[in-house]
Amino acid sequence: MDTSRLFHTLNQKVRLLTKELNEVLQPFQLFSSQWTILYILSEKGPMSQTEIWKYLEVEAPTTTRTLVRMEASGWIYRKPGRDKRERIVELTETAKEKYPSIKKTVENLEQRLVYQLSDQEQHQLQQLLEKLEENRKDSDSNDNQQATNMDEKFS
Amino acid sequence: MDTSRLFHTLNQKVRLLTKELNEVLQPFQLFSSQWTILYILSEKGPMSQTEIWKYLEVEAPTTTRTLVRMEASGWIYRKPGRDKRERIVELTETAKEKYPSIKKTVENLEQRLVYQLSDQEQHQLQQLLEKLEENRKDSDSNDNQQATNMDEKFS
DNA sequence: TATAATTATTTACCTAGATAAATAATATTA
DNA sequence: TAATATTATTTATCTAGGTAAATAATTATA
Repeated sequence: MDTSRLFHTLNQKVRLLTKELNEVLQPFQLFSSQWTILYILSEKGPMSQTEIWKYLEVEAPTTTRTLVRMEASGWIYRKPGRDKRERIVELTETAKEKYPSIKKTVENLEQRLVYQLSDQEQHQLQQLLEKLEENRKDSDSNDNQQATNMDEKFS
Repeated sequence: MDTSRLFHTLNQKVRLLTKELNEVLQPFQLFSSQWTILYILSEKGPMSQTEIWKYLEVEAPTTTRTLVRMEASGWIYRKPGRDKRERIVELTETAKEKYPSIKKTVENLEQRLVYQLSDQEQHQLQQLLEKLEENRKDSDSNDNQQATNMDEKFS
């Protein structure tokens, strides 16, 4: 199996998908990563910043910056949390109003992108992707030969 | 099928893979996108800049910048092409010397990442990924229903 | 052949990922 | 309680993707 081709394809696809997502979001003055945050806040309600970046599996500074932009453009606001450290992120009223139509647009795009995949194939793809890289942070890098069988670590 | 979850997973996986790639490349003072260029120049020989970005399916300015960095750090040099416009990119001697050991390192990483996938599953994943979004640039965006079957375009 | 269009590359400037380190607040512990 | 560690967020600074527009060279065309 040509593994490097597989990773090449993975990268290319994600780049193209992000590009198209940005295109359909442009009329709403939104960018892909901002959409992601809009989405989870809509689905899950207000969250602290830490909850957001942990959920999205990105780093904290990345999230901070995106939130600053979204606050400046009126999508979210940040109110004090339980601590003086914590900040809770909540959607503005206009964000909540705009959400349904944006969601429809994104769903349309996603349907177009998976157009050629049957429902079963989509499930397959999901599962195969989830099987990638689940052996995390063990013998800290460097020794490239992972001789140990780590099957028992995978759920 | 939860399509948004599928795209979420796709994005997360690619981010994690890139992160790990950067980690194993760090000892060589290389970054992921630089590795990609090093790889194709090693496999395919000298290429013009346009050939590079078309092959990688990224935009020209992205490639320009990465090449500038790689030239500064001694991985490549750029010599005149057939035109006074064109520039041909070629690996330096030190790059060629270092390549085999870097390649081994990356291959080890890739094997670790696909560890849980059988050969057949890797093929499946490759094919499913390729089925994503192959309906390109037709009736210029907006009308989301792509009725035409375009199977014959895929090799 | 002068003008217009195209091609190859670059520059300027966005968003978005990362790491390292700073700050401020809170929690732990000696 | 004072000192230390942890937590939440931010700031600074990288790489890497994108678009729009500039530049210079070449090709096509009126």
